[in-house]
Amino acid sequence: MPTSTRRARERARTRERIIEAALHVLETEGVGALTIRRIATDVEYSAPVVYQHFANKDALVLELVAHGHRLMLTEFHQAMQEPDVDRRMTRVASEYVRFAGEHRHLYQVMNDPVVDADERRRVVQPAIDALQELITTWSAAHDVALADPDQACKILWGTLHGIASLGHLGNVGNDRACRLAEQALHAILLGWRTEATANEQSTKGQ
Amino acid sequence: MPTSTRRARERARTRERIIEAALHVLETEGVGALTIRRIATDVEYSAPVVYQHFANKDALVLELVAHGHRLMLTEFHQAMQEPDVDRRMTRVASEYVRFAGEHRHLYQVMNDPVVDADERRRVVQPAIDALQELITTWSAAHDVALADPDQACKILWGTLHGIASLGHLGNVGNDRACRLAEQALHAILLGWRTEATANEQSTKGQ
DNA sequence: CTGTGTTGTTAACAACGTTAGATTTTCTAA
DNA sequence: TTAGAAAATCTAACGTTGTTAACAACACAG
Repeated sequence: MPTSTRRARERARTRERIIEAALHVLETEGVGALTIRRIATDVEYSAPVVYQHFANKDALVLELVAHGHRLMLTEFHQAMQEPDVDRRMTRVASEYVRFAGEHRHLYQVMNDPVVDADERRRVVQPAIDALQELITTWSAAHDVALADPDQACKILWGTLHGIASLGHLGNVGNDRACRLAEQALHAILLGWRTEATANEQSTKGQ
Repeated sequence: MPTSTRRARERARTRERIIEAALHVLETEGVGALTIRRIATDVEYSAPVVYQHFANKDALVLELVAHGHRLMLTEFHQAMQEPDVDRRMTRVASEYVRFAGEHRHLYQVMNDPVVDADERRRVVQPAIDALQELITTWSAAHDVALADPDQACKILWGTLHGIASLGHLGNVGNDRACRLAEQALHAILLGWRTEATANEQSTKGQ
């Protein structure tokens, strides 16, 4: 039955084309233009064929979200090339905000509260893990014992998202937002370092 | 013409009732349930009367956003009672995240990118100004010369929003998010202080 | 009491997500 | 090669959304 495998391949290909079309519409015209009929006509099908590949619109959108996070993660890996730990952190922070600015609408749906919380946590996890690991090596490099590394990661992640949102909400331009992220990161890391040395001093003193 | 003033009063009252109803639906059932027809039936009118008071749904939603920010500002003023500057900052940070958790859906639409950027900036400004002033008195109290106070304000605002979103996106519980916000704030302020003292040392040294 | 606005309702429009049924196309098997 | 099964696809429709037009009911001024 070689025909069935070909059919499966074609099926998968159409599914992929739908995702690509949806992604293109989203990125170029925003979430408001992302409708089932629009996507279908873009791939030269009628609307119902979309439902042969996705249970509903939310499922398709979730795929876009997952794609977005994979994309962001590759850009992270790019920034991870930097050998110096501090510069690496700075670049990741800057890269996060730059990504949010470059893919405005994609980033928006990536952090839209309407997509299921569990599903979103699932697709974000790899990026979170990358940041977590980066923080660990940073703290090791500077002899900083973080009280709660997981908490530190959440703080950094939240901060980056918040400053990226600042750019999104139109309060500030994107390159400006990148610099803000770097500044924020710098301040937080400096704060953690001084706190650590203060603890060290006090334990040495007793 | 006393009748015309009474009519105007009644008109204003219905407008207010519409806003109240919309707010109630939003807070109790989320943004998905916020439809014109639902609001209209809740105030015992037919749908089109809403359009006698608001140009369209966006205008009504904008009113909710403005209301939300006024509400948040009053909670800020509550927290501002605290005499100690550092504790005041901590309380404001915690209060911000607490508000976001207590009024999930309202906060969500308050920071929804679909509402017009200019309009949103307008309604957020008072709260931003309050934070700006708080930062100024803090920096004065600690002899910390912020390089760019406006930038510092944006960083703090963004950080708070980001960590509040963390709670929103289901990554973390709300009370946990409050503590995260306090930790983040603490780290940033500590970072700024040590940076300032470092600058002071270097200028003294030369 | 009679006309004149204001206020409200009903009915409808286009667009949305989504489903059912019919139809065409594609493959299998005799 | 062709009859029947299966898969793929389309058209048509449903219910809901925001929004508008046309009309009815009411309050008020002369």
